[in-house]
Amino acid sequence: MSADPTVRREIPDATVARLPEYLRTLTRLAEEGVAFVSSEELAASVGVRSAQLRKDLSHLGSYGVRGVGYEVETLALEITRALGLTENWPVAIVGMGNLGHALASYSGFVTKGFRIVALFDDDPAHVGERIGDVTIRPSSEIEAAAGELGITIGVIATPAVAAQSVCDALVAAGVRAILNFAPSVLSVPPGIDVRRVDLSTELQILAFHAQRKSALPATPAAVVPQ
Amino acid sequence: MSADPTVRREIPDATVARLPEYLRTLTRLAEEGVAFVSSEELAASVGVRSAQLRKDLSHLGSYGVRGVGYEVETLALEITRALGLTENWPVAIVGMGNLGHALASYSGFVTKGFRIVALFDDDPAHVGERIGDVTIRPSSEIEAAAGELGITIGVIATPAVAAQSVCDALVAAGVRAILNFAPSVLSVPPGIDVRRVDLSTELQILAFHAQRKSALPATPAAVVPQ
DNA sequence: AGACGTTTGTGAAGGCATGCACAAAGCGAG
DNA sequence: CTCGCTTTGTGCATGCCTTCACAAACGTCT
Repeated sequence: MSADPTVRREIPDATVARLPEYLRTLTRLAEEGVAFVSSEELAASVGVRSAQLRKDLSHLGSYGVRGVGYEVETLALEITRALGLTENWPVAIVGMGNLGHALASYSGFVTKGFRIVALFDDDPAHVGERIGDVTIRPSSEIEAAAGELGITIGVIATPAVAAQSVCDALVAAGVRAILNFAPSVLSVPPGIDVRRVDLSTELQILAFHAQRKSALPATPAAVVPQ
Repeated sequence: MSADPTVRREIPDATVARLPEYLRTLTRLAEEGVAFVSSEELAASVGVRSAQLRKDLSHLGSYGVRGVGYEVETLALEITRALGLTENWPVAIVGMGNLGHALASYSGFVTKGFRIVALFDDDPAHVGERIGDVTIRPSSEIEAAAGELGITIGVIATPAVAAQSVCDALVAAGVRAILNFAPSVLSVPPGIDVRRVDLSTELQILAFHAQRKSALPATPAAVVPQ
């Protein structure tokens, strides 16, 4: 439709949230040697409706072939491009407790598109330790080091009380996007993007549904088909 | 409105996802000795609009006092009840790599309402190890042990390839709700609730927004107010 | 070349969530 | 008791997301 393929129309947030899922599945298919995939097949693998998948992909452009499907490699490349994963984003992790260590060495975390270039912690027991080829530094160096390394994405894995000051330091260093694992709401200046992942929140949502089901054992109609 | 206060009307998913946030903030306020809070104040602390907060809370019943606000303790108790956290849900974690260890010892994970009663891993190097007062067992014992302990919530922190078989074992043991940290889509029988938390997905969503911003540096109108 | 079956891309409809605006309800002052 | 101020609870409108349904496009087979 659009004459300029680099034109980036507004991609809905809901779609953006699903693109990584599509990308992961496409990558797996590529490794398995699959060359083409239909929206029906891909949607089934990911667990969404095929109509939704097609609408999502239509926001990126027209990369499918009617009557055939999508070329796996091409589509994966286009999603990679749409998500901005052609660049290699430098990431910093602050807070090297159990979770921070897990994140730093989590293989899935270091996917294509990211590389961990700095680790910070205030505990003297951790400072100086090396994980991979990165040495843990004290938090006081965040502003200088993160700025120097050009870090745009920061991960906060500290206790809740430290989260806000760490956040402020990251922002001061020029970080524009923050992934927050601490159970606290961060206040940031406009233009800074924060996503929060909270483990106990997820558990509590599950508990709600579990309780809901066990509280209604005498409603056979409540059993969802499919 | 309703004569029976135990009647549980349909609570929208979007509301359920925010309730843990409200509960956390209320708990903090209670510790600080705050007795009453208005929807405006509470909403500001959590980062939502006050109208949304009031609408969310209205699904639980009418626990506010007009002209005054909400009693912190009462509201916290009601949200606790709505989420089903008055019971103490037994939780099992499967996969004791870096992430599993972090989860098992993560203080925020063992919030009120949950207790970790079983840990599983197939790596002989981990089996037998004790974390807190729970000993790591081999995955082959999932079905027997989880059934015996009455576990309803399972956490999967294994590599992607093992996730589906672990999931099957958990379901066979009677687990009804699963929190999946593995980067794979689980297929489960109807009635089983699965939530997926994916670290690289979150990073990729952040990357999209970061790239979007740096790609449009010449649009001052794009800066969002507030 | 033409007809047929398949699959995409998308307009339109329906459903859900958010935000607005106000009436109802409580408290305190006088 | 009454008046006025404050804050809740909620009908209504708006916008976003999902789902449906179908025309357009492509490959293939005769």
